[in-house]
Amino acid sequence: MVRVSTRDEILRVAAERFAHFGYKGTSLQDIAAGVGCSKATLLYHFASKDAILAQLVEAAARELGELVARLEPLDAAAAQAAAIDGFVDLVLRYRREAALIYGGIPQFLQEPAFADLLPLTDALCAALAGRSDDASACVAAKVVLSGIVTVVIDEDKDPTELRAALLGVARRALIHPHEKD
Amino acid sequence: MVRVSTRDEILRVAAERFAHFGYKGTSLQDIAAGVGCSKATLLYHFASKDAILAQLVEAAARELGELVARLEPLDAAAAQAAAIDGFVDLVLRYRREAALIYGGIPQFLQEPAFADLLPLTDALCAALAGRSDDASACVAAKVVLSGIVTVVIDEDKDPTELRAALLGVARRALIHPHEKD
DNA sequence: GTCTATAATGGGATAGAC
DNA sequence: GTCTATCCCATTATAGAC
Repeated sequence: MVRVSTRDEILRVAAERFAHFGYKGTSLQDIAAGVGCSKATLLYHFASKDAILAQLVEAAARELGELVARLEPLDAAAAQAAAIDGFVDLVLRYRREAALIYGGIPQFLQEPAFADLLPLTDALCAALAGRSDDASACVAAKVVLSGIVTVVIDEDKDPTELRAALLGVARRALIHPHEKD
Repeated sequence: MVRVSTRDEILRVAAERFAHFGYKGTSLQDIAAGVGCSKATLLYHFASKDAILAQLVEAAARELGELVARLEPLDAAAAQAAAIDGFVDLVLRYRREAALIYGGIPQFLQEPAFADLLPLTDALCAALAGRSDDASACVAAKVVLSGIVTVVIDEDKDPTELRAALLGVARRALIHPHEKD
């Protein structure tokens, strides 16, 4: 893990910068400076700036799709519990990439390359809401979803402790025994 | 409210675009097109693009400061309850502006003009966490804070219903009778 | 107050040497 | 694979007419 290829370095630096400053807020200059190479080298390894973003999102998006597929056959309560666990796990493994898929950066979700992500995040949100069409449950699911994604970018706590904290807040926010007052 | 000045129109359109596409993702062209004027007109009313942003943030930031000041003399439990109510109220009145202050757009918080905002969001976060230095409580507060700010941008529900939903999820996530397992 | 025209800068991307 | 040099375009901002 110590010796990595230039290509991997580019992805690492780009993920970090994109998560912190946004896609538009990060220039190829910035990434190249972080990597220690020229802009031209970036564009030797990737066809375009968009291609770097697409590469970053790809693996995370695929796993999100797998998670959503796993939830489908479950009943509402089981799907909700599995969605919380699976989502927290996924976000912790793709901290910076997660922010690009769903992290207060709604603009990218409207671009064609990300069109297939919208149904996935919607499905995850529905599962987190316990498949309820209650407006309050949907809002809570969205708060948890976007909140967790945003928080993990900068949080550098011990992963085990962080996971426990995220699972705790998600469960408290989403699973409530009495329907509501 | 129907007939507004060009200046107010600029602020309205800019807030909308900034919230949706980010500061860097919004050009003066975009704003001018939305307003129905030229770029030069924008820069007649405001000294720069930054000045538009600063104007948008100003009122919301001032009220955030007032909220934090009101929390200070309270004990932990009362401050937490007041922070939840005050924060939800504030965010609902400054939906789009809130995203600029604290909405997955951490880059602006590092700019000089926003330096005084960091202590305020930190203080609010501490109050939401019940002034506990428990890592889990701090994480929960951050999740609720960033989650709510992100969600209200696009949510066009009935404000009363939305407020109830936000208060509900915030209280469940943050106020838990038994410390934790 | 609003416009057109025009700097001046920085962005993404390409060409070609090494 | 990596670089320097360059191109083209979008962007912010200014100048000056109306």
